[in-house]
Amino acid sequence: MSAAELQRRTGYCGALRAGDVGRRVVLQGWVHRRRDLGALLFVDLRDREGVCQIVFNQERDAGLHARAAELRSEYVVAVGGEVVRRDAATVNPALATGEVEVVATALEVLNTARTPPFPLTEEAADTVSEEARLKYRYLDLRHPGMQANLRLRHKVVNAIRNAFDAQGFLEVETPFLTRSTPEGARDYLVPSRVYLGSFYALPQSPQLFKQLLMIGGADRYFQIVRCFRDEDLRADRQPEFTQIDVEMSFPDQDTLFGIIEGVLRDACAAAGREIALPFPRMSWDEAMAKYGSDKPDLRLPPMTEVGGLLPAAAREQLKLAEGMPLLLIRIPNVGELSRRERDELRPLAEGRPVRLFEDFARVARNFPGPAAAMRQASGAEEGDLLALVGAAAGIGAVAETGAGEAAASPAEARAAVRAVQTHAGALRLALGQRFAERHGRFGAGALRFLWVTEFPMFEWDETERRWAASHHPFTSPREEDVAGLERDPGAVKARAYDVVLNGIELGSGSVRIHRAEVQAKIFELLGMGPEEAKARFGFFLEALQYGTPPHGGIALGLDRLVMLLAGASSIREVIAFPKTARAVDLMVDAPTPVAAAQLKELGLRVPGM
RNA sequence: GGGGACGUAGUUCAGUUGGUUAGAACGCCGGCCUGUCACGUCGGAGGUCGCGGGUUCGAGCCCCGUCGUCCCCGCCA
Repeated sequence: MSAAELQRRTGYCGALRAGDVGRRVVLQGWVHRRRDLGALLFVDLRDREGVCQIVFNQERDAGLHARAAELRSEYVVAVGGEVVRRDAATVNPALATGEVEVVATALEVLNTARTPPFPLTEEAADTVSEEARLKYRYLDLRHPGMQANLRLRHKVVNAIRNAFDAQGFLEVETPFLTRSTPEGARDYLVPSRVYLGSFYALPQSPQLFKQLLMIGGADRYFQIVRCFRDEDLRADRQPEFTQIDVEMSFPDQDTLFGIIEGVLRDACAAAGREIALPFPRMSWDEAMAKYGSDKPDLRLPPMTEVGGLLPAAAREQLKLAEGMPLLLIRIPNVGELSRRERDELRPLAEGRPVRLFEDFARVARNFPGPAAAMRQASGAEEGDLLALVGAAAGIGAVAETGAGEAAASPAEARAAVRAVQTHAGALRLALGQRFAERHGRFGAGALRFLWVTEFPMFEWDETERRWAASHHPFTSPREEDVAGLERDPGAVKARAYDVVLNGIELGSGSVRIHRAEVQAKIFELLGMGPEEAKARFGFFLEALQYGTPPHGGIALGLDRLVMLLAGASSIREVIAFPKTARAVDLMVDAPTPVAAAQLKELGLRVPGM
């Protein structure tokens, strides 16, 4: 075989099958492993599609065999040879290419390689420190697991684009160098060289642009777009992340939900997962009451409100607050808890304003009648773990009020109830995680989608002493709540919704305000006077006055979606070049200081430089 | 900003009450080996115990500081 022929590969080595027997092939790839039996030498050659065994036989070609003996891990080689069927005894069923092997007749080393700092095997992702993996990300990406994640992400994105296209959505790009709108997360800023002292901001999301596209008549828009938020990170949060950004004019919530469900169905199908439509829906109030969370994980059963089943005397004896939720947590198939396991659960409630009765059997001994009613109300079955959570006495709607004093305000009462629900929900999840192997519901498999609707319009910001938009300030209140905006802002519900998957917030959206006067009113409620609103969002308020159609949309977290479909526990596993929890890129070493001249040109001075 | 876990060979880890020369497996290098596929086998090299300071006759181990990675709370409209 000539050197020229070795330059042109005939296909992927990972794609060879029994049907290729007899073909003369040229393969190019990495030396995955080498098994040197002396006069007989096997090389597993790897490329994107997999590995294939190459045989070098000293008897057939001593010179070739001698050169093959020089090969080392991760050398890049071109191999010419013939695909032959393996003897029945030497077939490797663990390998997709295991029925065949390539008898080499030509070999060229295209590149040598230093010994990798860690093994490039699937297990490396679980065993090697993430620090090493991130520093040598280009090597980490070579192993089959990461290759599969990259491919999965591509297929999902492709399916999403096709699904939106089929529904008449146009993908439109929006600016990265834009304007800081100091509401929400911290911005990443980009200094302007031309206008010293002025800055662009990288978008936290293309929110206003997509609304302006609706005003611009685009009608249906989507974009798979990078967003930037300078906030502290988590396993599911990166400083730059990718949103599936969507907006449509003349929206009807059911229509939008249907479109998004269809897109998600196609995205899951691209990952080989079938999901049932439509997704269940639940109001925010119901989610909080039954799951103690605005992102319920439906893989575990809801909690049951059992306060009405407990007589006042028992409530007092258990040191539980009056008029507050009493929630029964049920975790299926956990079985009997050992004394030690119960002891380990007790600290979970420490530091929370709630009382956790992790030993339901004891409650049942003291209050058999009510306990039986609770079991029944929760639908408990044999082997289910039951735990009771209530507000500790002194907490709640009428807490700490002396005789004759008025009860707490409706807002304070709501906040107290919510606090108990939230803590109970956190305990529910903690118990679920603690016994995950036993109930098995957190294992791979289930994809439980859910719409959560009717979010509160505002949240009280205690530090700023003002109302804050719980979604964003362009979200429309429900029509029937507009009248009550000023009287009790905390009771106003928004036309906002989240789509939740397995307890993770996958996306968030709303029907927007499309009338300037309503928008102005909301800004006012948020403590933003007309001048300030004009200074920050003047361009947008002006745009609203030029015939803005009703519009609404949603933004879905692509990284989180792919993470869940990949069965990964961090979005870093599905991002080619992610950053650490301290927002550092260990591979390129960013961020870095810059030269004084560069700073000067931008009119910046850094303390200590 | 707060809390927690971790940091020892290239990798993953062990390292006893503070005590002689810091170990193992894998990987790496060399020898042998014609059916291996996590090849086998024999031999070998490889260490700033994250970094700085302190206590001590003596520190991988104790104390203080610092850096880094991960997880959680706050934060993330």
